[in-house]
Amino acid sequence: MSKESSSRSRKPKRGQTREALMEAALDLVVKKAPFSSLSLREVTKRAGVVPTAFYRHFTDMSALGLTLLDESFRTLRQMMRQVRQENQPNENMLRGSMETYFNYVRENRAHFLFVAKELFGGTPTMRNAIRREIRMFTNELAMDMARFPFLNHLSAEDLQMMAGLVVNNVTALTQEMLELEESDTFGQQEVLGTAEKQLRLIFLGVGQWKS
Amino acid sequence: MSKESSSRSRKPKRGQTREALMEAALDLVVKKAPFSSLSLREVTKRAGVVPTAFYRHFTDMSALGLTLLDESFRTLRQMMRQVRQENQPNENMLRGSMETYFNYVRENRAHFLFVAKELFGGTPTMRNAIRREIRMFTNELAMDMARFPFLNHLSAEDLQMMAGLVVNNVTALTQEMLELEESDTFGQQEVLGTAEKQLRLIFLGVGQWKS
DNA sequence: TTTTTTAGTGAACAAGTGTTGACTTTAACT
DNA sequence: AGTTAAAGTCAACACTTGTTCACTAAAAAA
Repeated sequence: MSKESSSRSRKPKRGQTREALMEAALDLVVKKAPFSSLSLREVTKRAGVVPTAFYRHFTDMSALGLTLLDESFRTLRQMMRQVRQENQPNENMLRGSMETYFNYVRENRAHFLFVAKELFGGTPTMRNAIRREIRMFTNELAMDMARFPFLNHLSAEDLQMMAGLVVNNVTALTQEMLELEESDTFGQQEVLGTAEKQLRLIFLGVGQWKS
Repeated sequence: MSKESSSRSRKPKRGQTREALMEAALDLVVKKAPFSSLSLREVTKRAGVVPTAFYRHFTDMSALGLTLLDESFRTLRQMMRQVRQENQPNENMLRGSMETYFNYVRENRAHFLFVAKELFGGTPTMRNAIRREIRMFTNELAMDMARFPFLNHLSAEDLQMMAGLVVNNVTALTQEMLELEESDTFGQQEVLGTAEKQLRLIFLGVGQWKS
């Protein structure tokens, strides 16, 4: 009973400093600069920790970055799995998928902003990791499409190219979404609307495609 | 005859330091970091000039950035005009347009890299300037499409949405292109090929579109 | 030719950067 | 309870950063 009080100059914070550092970095990315231009001291200051404490948890700023990237994509992957399970191929599949996806984007704004800014501004290592992840999504989408009865006559390359078209657009729309204010629900609805229309248009073209 | 020699500690460089600074910044963007994380001293060093000389030409690093942005888009705009003049609406219009466009991208790699990296990593001012420019392209494309006989039954919003689809994709493909090595002509051809196919697919969908 | 404007230099500043090393406190293990 | 390992602090380092000021060379204007 003598432990939980009387902490003055040294705070208890058990294993939570690591998380504090990650959250601080994410915060700074949201309201300031891309991760690549954050300084170690800046991050530790916001986390409420002395600069040298950083080294107890990460060797490097770039190590923090990769951890953040991992975190971002792990939750994103699990959401995508969910989207694919919940949406059987029917009429409002497109609308439903886009809705859950963009809801997820709104709820994880910080992570998406982080990824978007590093996609081009980051170090080569970072960029490659992100591109690899995106390529993976494209492949999975191509495989999903191959299972559709009215698409199984298409070649693997064509499917890949079509999946790429979809992913490129969703990526662009995500970025557009991220530029909007969090409170701008009207704009967000508008982006969602365009997203649905554009995907519908794409699949209209896919139906007409002759190899 | 006594002027052009005998310059020792002070170099002649008439009005060319300004250009040297811009070129230096562009160089550094290509082979190092996004513009936003370049330092004034770094740029002046590469330009072969002392740091304080910078202030004779720009008030700020961000002023340099905006100048660079202006330069990038001015030449891009004139190219787009050329593409539209040279390509009358016929069979190989898509192929032709994409070829000249991507040739231009290859020849102006530095400028495109600069823009791509600032599109998300830059300051709000920078980002807005770029997005405004892209929106302008989208509008012009929509107007071009409206002139096609088989498209004049479409609503303005639908045309806008279709143009957006095209622009989003070309942007994504441009970024993909920029990630390739300058020497990787095979990869470049491949991207060009996908670009053409994807646009063809889009226009296939456009033909089927019912408002 | 003399004068004035423009475009370069160099030294110095206050502030911020990553990283080190030697300590100290807390939590965990025996 | 005593020991050990993990996670925090503090002071100091060598460096880079943006910006100032006074000064000087060259080009342009008179």
